Amino acid sequence: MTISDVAAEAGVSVATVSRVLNDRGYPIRPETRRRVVEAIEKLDFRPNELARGLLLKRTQTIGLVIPDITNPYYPVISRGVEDVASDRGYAVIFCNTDRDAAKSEYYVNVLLQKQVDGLIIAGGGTDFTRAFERFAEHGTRVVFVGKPSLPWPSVRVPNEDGTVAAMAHLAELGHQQVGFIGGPQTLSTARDRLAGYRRAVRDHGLVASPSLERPGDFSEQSGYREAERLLRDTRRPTAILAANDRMAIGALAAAADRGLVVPDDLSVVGFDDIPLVSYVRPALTTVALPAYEMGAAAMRLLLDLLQNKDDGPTAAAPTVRLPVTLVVRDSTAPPTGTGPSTHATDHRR
Amino acid sequence: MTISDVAAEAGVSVATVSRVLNDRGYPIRPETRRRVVEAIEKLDFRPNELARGLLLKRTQTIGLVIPDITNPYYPVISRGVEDVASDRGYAVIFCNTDRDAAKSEYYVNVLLQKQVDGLIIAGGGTDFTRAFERFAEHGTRVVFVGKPSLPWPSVRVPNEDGTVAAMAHLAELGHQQVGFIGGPQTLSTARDRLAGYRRAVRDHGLVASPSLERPGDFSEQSGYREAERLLRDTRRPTAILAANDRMAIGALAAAADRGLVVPDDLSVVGFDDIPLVSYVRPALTTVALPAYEMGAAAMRLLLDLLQNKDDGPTAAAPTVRLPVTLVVRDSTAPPTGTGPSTHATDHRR
DNA sequence: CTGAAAGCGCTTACAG
DNA sequence: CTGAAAGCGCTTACAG
Repeated sequence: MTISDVAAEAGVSVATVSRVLNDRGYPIRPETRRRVVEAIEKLDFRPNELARGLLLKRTQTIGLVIPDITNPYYPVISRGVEDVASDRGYAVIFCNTDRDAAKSEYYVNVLLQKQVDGLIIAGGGTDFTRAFERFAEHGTRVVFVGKPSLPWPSVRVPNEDGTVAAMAHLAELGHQQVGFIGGPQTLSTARDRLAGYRRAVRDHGLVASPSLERPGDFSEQSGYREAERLLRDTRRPTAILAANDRMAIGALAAAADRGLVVPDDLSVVGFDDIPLVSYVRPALTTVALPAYEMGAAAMRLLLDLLQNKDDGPTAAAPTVRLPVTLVVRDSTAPPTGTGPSTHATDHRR
Repeated sequence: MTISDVAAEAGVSVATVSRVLNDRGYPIRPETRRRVVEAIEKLDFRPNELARGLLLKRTQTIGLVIPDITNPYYPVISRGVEDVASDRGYAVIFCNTDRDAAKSEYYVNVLLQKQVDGLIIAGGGTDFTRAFERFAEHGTRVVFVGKPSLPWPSVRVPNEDGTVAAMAHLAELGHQQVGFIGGPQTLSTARDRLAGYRRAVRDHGLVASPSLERPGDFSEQSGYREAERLLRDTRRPTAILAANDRMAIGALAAAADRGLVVPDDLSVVGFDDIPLVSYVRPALTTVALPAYEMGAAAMRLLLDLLQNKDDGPTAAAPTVRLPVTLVVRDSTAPPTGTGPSTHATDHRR
C-alpha cells in the first residue's frame, strides 16, 4: 500500500497525491483533491514515515534519556515530555542508562542511527560530554533537565533554595539539630541540596556537625540505613531532612522500626514529592518539584530549538527556570515539648 | 556523512562498504575490508537506519502501549521490555493512552506510519480490536500483557489465584469478615481478582455480603474512600483486601486517619507489589506480580514472533504464563484477641 | 572478490 | 493546476 497505489486508484500522479497529503496550500483542483481523498480513504493509506524522513531529514522522533524509569521520580517527567510530544506529532524513544557509560554510549549510537530530531537528557551525573559532541556535529538538538556540565539548553530548578526552605520550616518549628541524608555527590542536584542544608544551618544558627551529615545514595535502603545511624546517636537530631523522598521513606521506616512516632518524636522532610508520599502515614512533608512541568517545558524548549535549525552553536543556551514548593504535610511538628503539634491531613495526590 | 563518502575515502564501491558493514560472511579481501573499516572509523560513520529500514522493511523499533507510565505498576514492566529490547538492538517508543479511545487511535496511526516492527500492549481495558485488525493487515506483530479480548499472543498471570491466596492467608489468621475493594469492572484483571475473592469467601465459609464488596477504581483516592465506608460500618470487617496496592495504600491511610492500628485493629492486603510498599510502615502484605519478568517475557515473545514472519494469522496464539506470589509483610495479623501478632520486618524492596 | 544499477516510498523543483 | 524525473541513503541480485 504505497502512494503509487493511491495515485493509480485516483487516476492522478504521485506528485498530486503527495500534494494533497501535505496540504501546504499548493493549488489543486477541488475535484482532483476529492478523488485523491477518496482513494486514500478507500485504501486506508498511511504514508511511510521512513521514506518521508529520508527525504526531509527529520523523523518526528526524539530520544528521552533517563537513568531508570523505575525510579518514581522519572515517570512524571516522562509523562510531561510525552504529552507535549504527542500533541505535536512527535514520538519518544525511551532510554534507561542506569548512569552507566556503556549503556549511554549504546543509546547515543542507536539514537544517532535512528536519526532522532532531538534529545532530552534527564538525571545528569554521567559524563555525556564526549557523546554530545557527536550529537552537535550531527546537528541534533539536545535539552537537559537539570544542570548540564556544558552550556546546553536546559530546564532547571533551584535545588539549593529547596533545602533552604525545608530547613527554614524546621527552624521555625523550633528544631535546633537537624540531620541531613544526602545524595551521590557526583550529581549536581545532590550537591546543591547539601549546599542549601549547610547554608541554612549557618543562617539559622543551628547545630553544625559533620556527624549530622550522612552520605546516602538516593535509595530507600540508604535512607533507612543512614537514619538508623543518626537515631542511634546519643544526642540524636529532632528532625531529619533527606535529599530525596525515597530516602525520606526509608527514614520514616527506620523511625517506625525504632518505635519513634513521627512527627512527635522526630520530624522528617523529603524532596521531590513523588507519587504516594502524600498517601503514606504520616503524610510526608517535602519540597515539591514541578516534575510534569519540567518534562513538558523540556519538550517545548526542544521544539523551539527544532524550529530554528540555523542557530549556530554559539547561540546563547536558553534556560527555563521552574520553581520548587515546600509542601507541609504531617511528618513535621515542633520538637517534643516545644509546642502543640497541628497537622492537618493533606490528601493531595 | 553517507556510505558514499566512506566508499570514496576507502576507494571502493558503496556495495563493498555495505558488505563489510553488514558482515554476513560475504567474501571480501582482507585488505579491502581493512581499508573500509579504517574509512568508517576515520569518518565516524554510522549508517542511516531510515534508508536501511525503507529497503529492509524493518525498523528495529517497537511500540509499547500502556495506560499511564505514572501509574507505579508500569515502570517496572516497561523496564523489563526495554532491557530485552535494547539487548537485541531494538528501540522502544512509549505511548500513554490513558485508556482513551482517541489517544489509542492516534498512537495506532503514529506507530503504523513509523513502521514499527511490533507492538506490546499492556493494561488492556480498551477495545483495541478494530485498531488491531489494521496492525494485522500490515503484518505488525502484537503481544499483550494481560488477557486480550481476541486470541492474540500474550503474557498472563493468574489474578484469580492471587486473591484466593491472599484470602487463604487471611482466613488462616482467623479473619471471618473481609472487606474487598475492587477495580474497574471493565478490566479483566479487576474482574478476575473479584472472582478470586468471592470464590475464597465461599470456600472458606467467610461472611458473604454485598456491603463488603466495594467498587474502587484502582486509585489511592478510591482506596481511601472505600476503606472509610467499610470502616464506618458498625460491624466493620477485621481485614481489607484491595485489588491493587495503590488502593491498599489508600486504605492504610484511611485506617490511620481513623486511629486504627494496622495490623492490630485491621489487616490490609494489596496486590501488585509496586515499589515502595515494602517501605511504608506497616510494610504491606501483598500479592506480588513478576512485573519485570512480565515485560521481559512479552518482549522475548515478540522477538520470537518477529523471527517467523511467515506464520499465518491462524497460528495458535502463544501464551506465556507467569506465577504470582503472596508476600507476607507486616500489615496482616490475626484479628484482635485471636492470638499474638508476629510480624517480622521485610526489607525487600 | 568487486562494482554498476535498480529500487525501497516518498517530496519537490522544474516544465508545461 | 498537473506530471515526469531526480534523489534521499541504503541493500542486493546480477554480471563480471
